[in-house]
Amino acid sequence: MNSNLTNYLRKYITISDSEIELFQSHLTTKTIGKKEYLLKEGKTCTSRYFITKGYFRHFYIDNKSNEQIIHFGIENWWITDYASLVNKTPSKMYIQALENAEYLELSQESLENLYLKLPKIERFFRIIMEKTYIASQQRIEFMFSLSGKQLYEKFTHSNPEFSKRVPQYMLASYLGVSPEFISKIKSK
Amino acid sequence: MNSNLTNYLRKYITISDSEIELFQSHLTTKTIGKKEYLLKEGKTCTSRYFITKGYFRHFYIDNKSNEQIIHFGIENWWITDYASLVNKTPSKMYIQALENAEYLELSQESLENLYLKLPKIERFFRIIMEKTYIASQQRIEFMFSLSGKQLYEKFTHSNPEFSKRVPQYMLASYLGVSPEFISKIKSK
DNA sequence: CTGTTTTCTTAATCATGATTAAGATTAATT
DNA sequence: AATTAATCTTAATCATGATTAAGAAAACAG
Repeated sequence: MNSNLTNYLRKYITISDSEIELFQSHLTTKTIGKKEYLLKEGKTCTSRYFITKGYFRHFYIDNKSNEQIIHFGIENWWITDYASLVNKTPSKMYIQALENAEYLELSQESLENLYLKLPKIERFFRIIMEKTYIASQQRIEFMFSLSGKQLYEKFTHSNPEFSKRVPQYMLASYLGVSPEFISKIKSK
Repeated sequence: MNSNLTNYLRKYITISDSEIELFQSHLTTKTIGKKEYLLKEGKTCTSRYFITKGYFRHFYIDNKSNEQIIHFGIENWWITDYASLVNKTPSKMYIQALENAEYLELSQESLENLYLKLPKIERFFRIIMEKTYIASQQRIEFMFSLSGKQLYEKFTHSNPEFSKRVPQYMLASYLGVSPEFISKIKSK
């Protein structure tokens, strides 16, 4: 029984050990090598992934052929392409491991069965979606209100360790600024 | 029984007439005048609002004292400040009617009771949150990939009637460009 | 430890769109 | 209809940060 996942579930819902085991039985533990992909453009995403080790980037290729990072996936977070997963349509996204990583896979098919057997899991994901949406809204607010420099400083101050672990040009992509501009900020 | 709401519920879940009536009994029909507020900064948001007539803007005052619009609320959509509602913290947001409007109010307290009586409502809001999050992500993608001009054109082509109904300077705020820039685009 | 790939830096030039400051139109109120 | 308030336009100037083009430094692989 994965204790990180247990703690994570119990942060949001009341759930017994045996119910956690039922949940756990719908998950598959997997590993993936650095630079390998969980998802590539054109493939329909059919699972959610709970990251237990390592980190990922979630990006798409924009109209100028840049890799635009829209999220980083880190330990004890879910990562998936909701647009493809929910609408069952081919993804425009890539999800790539940036280190050798471990994760738990929860297929949408399993989850739909689980919702019927254990309705409190529906509550759990309702709450997770609310939190995820709130974070997304806050990101939009930051994008509107902060300059590139302020975005960079906010991110590095809020995530000091992660900022050291990720290449600067990927941080630039996530923040929507050029890598050269990050260099300029740092040298100032 | 509000038929728009009925159709909206049945788009996402299977629900009987009597269950819809139970849901309906947790809602209060209200009206509000043009320029009046559903929510103001500093107040904790305690309800979700389903708009049945008119439209709203959802904005905050940014660090430069601009009113930054983050959403418009239109007929047959929910509007609320999830950050304040979910975390039960004072809001930084304003929600204001832009026309005389009608809406159904669902208090968070009622909803929590309803989740227990009718668990499929939890499913309904889980699905609504997924859809809402996907829209939010897509907005972030557009903000990254499109120029101000492209954002304006995409919005006006996707929402031709609404674009005529809303003042241009509010559209500018929502798109994150200056009102003068919209004038420039149109005159070109 | 040596060559190769990946990442980061510096600096010059350029573009998008903000800001400022009027003035013009349109809409709402008396 | 007259007045006031709200909204939109135009044009000049300015700033942020992109782009381009090297080269430098780290990290990685053989």
